[in-house]
Amino acid sequence: MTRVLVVDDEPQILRGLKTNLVARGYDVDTAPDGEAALDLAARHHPDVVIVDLGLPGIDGVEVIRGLRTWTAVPIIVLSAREQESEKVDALDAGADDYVTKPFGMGELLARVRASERREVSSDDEEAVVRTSAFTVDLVAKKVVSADDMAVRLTPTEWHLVEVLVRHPGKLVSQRQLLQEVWGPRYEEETNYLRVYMAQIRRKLEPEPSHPRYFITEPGMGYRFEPGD
Amino acid sequence: MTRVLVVDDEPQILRGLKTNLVARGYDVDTAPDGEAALDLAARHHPDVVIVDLGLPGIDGVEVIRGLRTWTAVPIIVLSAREQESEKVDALDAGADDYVTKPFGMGELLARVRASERREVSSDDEEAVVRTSAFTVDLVAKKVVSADDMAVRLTPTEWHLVEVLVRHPGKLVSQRQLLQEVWGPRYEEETNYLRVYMAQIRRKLEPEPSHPRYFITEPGMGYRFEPGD
DNA sequence: GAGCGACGTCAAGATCGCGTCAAGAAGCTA
DNA sequence: TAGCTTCTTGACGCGATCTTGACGTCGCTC
Repeated sequence: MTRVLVVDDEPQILRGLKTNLVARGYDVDTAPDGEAALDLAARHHPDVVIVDLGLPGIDGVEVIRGLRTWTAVPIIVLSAREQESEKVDALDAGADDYVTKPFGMGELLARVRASERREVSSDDEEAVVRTSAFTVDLVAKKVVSADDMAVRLTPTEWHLVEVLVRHPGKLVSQRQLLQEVWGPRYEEETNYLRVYMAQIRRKLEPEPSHPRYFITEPGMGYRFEPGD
Repeated sequence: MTRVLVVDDEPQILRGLKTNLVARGYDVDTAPDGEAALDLAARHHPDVVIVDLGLPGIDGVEVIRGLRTWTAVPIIVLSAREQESEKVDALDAGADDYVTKPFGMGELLARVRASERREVSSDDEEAVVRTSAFTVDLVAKKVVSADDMAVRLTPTEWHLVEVLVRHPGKLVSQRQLLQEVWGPRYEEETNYLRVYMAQIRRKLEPEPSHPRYFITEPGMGYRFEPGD
């Protein structure tokens, strides 16, 4: 059974989420603050963590950092409008996705399911990611289009694709992408991302002007959507 | 049963790994520091060793060196982001693989399985690779052209061909090629690769100026494409 | 509806990496 | 030691790639 840890300081939300998740067959832990969350996570090893950013005591971003020192468990962030800027920090700290309050339960559940899928897929050793338009082989460092033609990517293009594809469904922040591909001193050069994402889309997307696999999340970053 | 030795100074991680590995049917030893690790390894002869780089006392790289003086057991390294440079040292010391923290349990388990497989399958060798233009016999260390003429390769040329052909379809980085053929101190001498790849192509490619089997991936490395 | 921020697009110049050639050094064999 | 092969090293030109700045578009806010 999938175990979910929910961290929020508002009892109503905590209760509401727990009810809904249990109804869908999830095993649910709840924690009202960061300390309890880290403790529960260490003892129970949840499969997904949902954490609110505005917590008393240790704040949500710190919770994420704490978890990321030892686990890659999927983390979904809940954030209120006022915490816009913190969302990026949360992603940089290692969160996988975010949902803005007020949110629909359907949306949240969809994100949870997406996280679960991601977790299992990290298990397949072939390291081949398939979509209906192209196939990425992370070991051979090769991309093949649907009609079996090899696609040539430049080193920088490949590096960017690699980072995104290694975290399917996960929202990767601009800062993280820039840091991983160009290095720490290029964190402000969001221009690069725009230029290269355009090139990647031209080479891989069926309709480059209406991306289906390499999605922009304005103000936050980019996301690779594996589709089916 | 496969016996795994896990070395890490963080009790949480140690506990987490042990739980997961035992659940998959592994026999698990744990050690909180390098001394205990070397001692346990000597007494229990594990089939796989997982070792964290940041250890109190004897550090992870030293543990690897210590093990490698008497055993070829597969060693998987755990390293935190900050220890990037140490990863290279660890590999040079004789580690087989590494995983960066934070890691997913699925990924680690995959690596463990991969180590086991490598261990058993390393002796059965196919050893003959055929293309429509030439045949490479890895055991006899000979290359024969399509018209049954033996092709003379110099020792260095052969070594390069061997490394590429052992990883059919895979991109082999310039650094890896230089390291395997010329040694660790030559990792910057990309000149050598250009000169020798040209010679190899002159001897093996039907059209040396339009390579079909030994493909350049600019900025990244070279790839042997077996074709059909 | 005007202003603003963020993104996509384009093009041009600078830079990088590759293939090629050749010459000298080093190593091997007779 | 002579004669050969192999390896190392540097230089050059060309094409691919990266960087950079400018501009148009879209969506949001006031």
